Amino acid sequence: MTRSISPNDLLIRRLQSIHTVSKEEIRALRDLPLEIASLGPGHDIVRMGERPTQCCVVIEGFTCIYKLTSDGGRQIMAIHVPGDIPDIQSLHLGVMDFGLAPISSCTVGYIPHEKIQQVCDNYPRLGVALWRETLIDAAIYRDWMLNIGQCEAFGRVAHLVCELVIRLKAVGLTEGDSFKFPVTQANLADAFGISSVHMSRVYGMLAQQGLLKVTRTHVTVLDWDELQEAGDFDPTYLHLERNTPA
Amino acid sequence: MTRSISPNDLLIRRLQSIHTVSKEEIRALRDLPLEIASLGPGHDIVRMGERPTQCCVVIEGFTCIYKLTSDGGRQIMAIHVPGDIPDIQSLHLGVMDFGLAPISSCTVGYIPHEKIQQVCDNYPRLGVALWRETLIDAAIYRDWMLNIGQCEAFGRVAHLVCELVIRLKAVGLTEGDSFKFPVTQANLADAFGISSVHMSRVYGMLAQQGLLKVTRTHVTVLDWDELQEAGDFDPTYLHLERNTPA
DNA sequence: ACTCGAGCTTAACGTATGTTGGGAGCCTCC
DNA sequence: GGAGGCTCCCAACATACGTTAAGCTCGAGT
Repeated sequence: MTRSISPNDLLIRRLQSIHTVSKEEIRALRDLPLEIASLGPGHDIVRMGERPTQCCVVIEGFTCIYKLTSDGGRQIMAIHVPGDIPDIQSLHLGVMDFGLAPISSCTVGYIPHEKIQQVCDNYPRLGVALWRETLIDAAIYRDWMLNIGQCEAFGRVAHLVCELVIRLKAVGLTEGDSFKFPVTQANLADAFGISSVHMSRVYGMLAQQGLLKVTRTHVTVLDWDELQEAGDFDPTYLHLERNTPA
Repeated sequence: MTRSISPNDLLIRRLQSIHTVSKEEIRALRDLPLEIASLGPGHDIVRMGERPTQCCVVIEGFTCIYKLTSDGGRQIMAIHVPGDIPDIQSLHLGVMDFGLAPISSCTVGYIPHEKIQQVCDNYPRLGVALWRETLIDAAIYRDWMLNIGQCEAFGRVAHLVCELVIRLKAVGLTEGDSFKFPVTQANLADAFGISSVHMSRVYGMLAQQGLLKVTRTHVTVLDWDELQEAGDFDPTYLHLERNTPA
């Protein structure tokens, strides 16, 4: 268990992992007011079509971005780890074109748009860091699309696990070769564009081939090299400035 | 045939379609130096892994963003129309995590990063417009992912045609219900994550059901309502400020 | 006008994945 | 400590799509 980290520290860690941040800028970030909230899955954070006036920072647990088709299909297009600002785009795109929801019980912090805007005005380099953050979100979308469009389900799952390991390491939230991941297979199926039945099949195959061990709450990587190979994984697209902190 | 439009005007039209642009800002955009180049398909504009020092504006024809899997699969994840800046992210993400290539013969204009940076510094609202542009790129990725992950090939194709019509209208490049689109089915197949054989099947179905007419060089929409229905299309995600100019 | 090649179409057959349905494990709340 | 409800798992069957391979069309070049 990681000892108590201030919510703002996670955000700072995240930005540090993709951009240089000065002492003064760190102070400005630490002063951002965060209104904390605890949420369970099934309770949307922001809904499609809304016009939010604040952004949300993930503090604990996992959230996701999703869209629905008119006939009930749901595609999850991004999974967020602590430190991420999932709806930072709302700063400059008025209307939400997607929904944001927890996929595990989680706590988030809200920051009013105006406060973020002030920080951008006073510290232009932080503005650039946030712009860069949105560009990396897009880079992750691109990779996810390659995954969904060109790879079989087996590889898609391997790929996501690789990505999560790297991103969690960047904010110091892995526990050796495993990490907490209390996400149901039905949710994951929606992320990979497959059925939950097939999701179960694939998890079974990954376990059988000794790449992964999965429980309801944790994922453990058993063979990192093989997993990367299977997932055709190359972390360039994450645009991290440096690697793991610990 | 549209009468000669200055290359910069297309860029201006595009930015106007997503953001308010003042007279003075228009002047600044018009003064941007564009180094024009003509390219045929198969000749990359920027390659994965490179660190460009300039951005490219599409002036005529179509370009695309793509990524490759290690076993030779290619996923096209975005198609650009005149006025777009396909690699604007390179302003703040040093390394390219994707390739950029023409998918028809086309002409593009290059602008050095430093010139764009100057414009952003001198006209902060233009900086915001460009940020917004990158956010809309991401919104398009999201929609494309929903499409690929949750819809059948038939709907995917219908959806893209709808999207292209709207985006081309926004820069004034449709001809009634049809538009020039000299893109091979093999390329389109890579965009939809299907085989070229299946691409042909789907085009056939769309024509047979009277939604679309396709030639090697042009696409004609025969039934806009049905096409939107089939493609589950809602243009919100394009975040256009107003609709068609003409 | 003929050739040639790239792109398109069609058919036959194989497979990854979807769907339905049933049953087993495991929390949670009386 | 049952009862009910989520999850997960498994089996049987259905299908959209991939693969291969063969013709066909059309436009470019001579």
